[in-house]
Amino acid sequence: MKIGELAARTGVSPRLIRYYEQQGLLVADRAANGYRTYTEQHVERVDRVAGLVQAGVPTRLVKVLLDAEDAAERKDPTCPREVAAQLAEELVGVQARIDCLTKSRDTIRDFLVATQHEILLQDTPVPR
Amino acid sequence: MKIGELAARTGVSPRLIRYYEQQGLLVADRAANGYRTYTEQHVERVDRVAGLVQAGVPTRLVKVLLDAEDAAERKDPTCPREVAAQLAEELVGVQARIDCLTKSRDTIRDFLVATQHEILLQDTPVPR
DNA sequence: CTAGAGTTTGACACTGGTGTCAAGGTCAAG
DNA sequence: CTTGACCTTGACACCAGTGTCAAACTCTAG
Repeated sequence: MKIGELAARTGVSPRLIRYYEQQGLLVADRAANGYRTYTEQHVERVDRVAGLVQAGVPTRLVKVLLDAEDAAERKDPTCPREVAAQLAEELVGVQARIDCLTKSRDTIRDFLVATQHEILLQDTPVPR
Repeated sequence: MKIGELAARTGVSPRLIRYYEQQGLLVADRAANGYRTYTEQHVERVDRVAGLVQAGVPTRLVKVLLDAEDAAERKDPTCPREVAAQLAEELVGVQARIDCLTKSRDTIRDFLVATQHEILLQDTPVPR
């Protein structure tokens, strides 16, 4: 599939897809035209990247995270201690974000319930 | 307490504290000097704000979220339907971030375990 | 063959969150 | 009273993530 379709399916603009690639977060191969071509896998990847970026993870780290995921997938337990340490460190940052967001989520949810607007909640995955 | 101390206790630079105030995320009253003065409550508040911003929530929304929290705290169930709708919408964004971050967290954790670096995990709250 | 839609690269611009610096006020210690 | 640490505001600057636009190319449909 070409970049337009990928963009449509992920909701991420072509511009950004190219940007992510430029940052080394994505690898696309090229058709004879020079057009980038993508597979199904790329859809997931782009979603993932965009999600992380949206969640405040700088692209530089997104790369580290996803590289780790890839390595895990490939059953490639090659991991120099130094990289592991970096990951561990990033992990605490990620956890902190999760905690903070979770707290907000819960408060919002409680608040909506308290103000009798639970109806608006049907799309979020039930309190725990 | 003055801004310096607040900064020291939250790890957020004075510059940013002022910035947050300017964005309406914080309210500080002033001593006769003109110096901003803060209470214990502000420490928590600043932590919260910084956490959310770090987690990719734009200040404009942080305001909405925290205002809701405040309202909830004050047992002030005054909530025009429109605001509630906005909150509900923001809620799905927050949840999306949480999901994405959680997935990353888990993968990193699994990866570290798989590569025999569990030792580095002692500071994260145990895999569920 | 032509038109129109989609692609490529590259440039410019904007926004939001931050850092840093400058010029001047406040205050406590010596 | 002077000095040094801390505060005030305001400006300038930077980076990352995005949008948008332009010029040129490719392809498909008519």
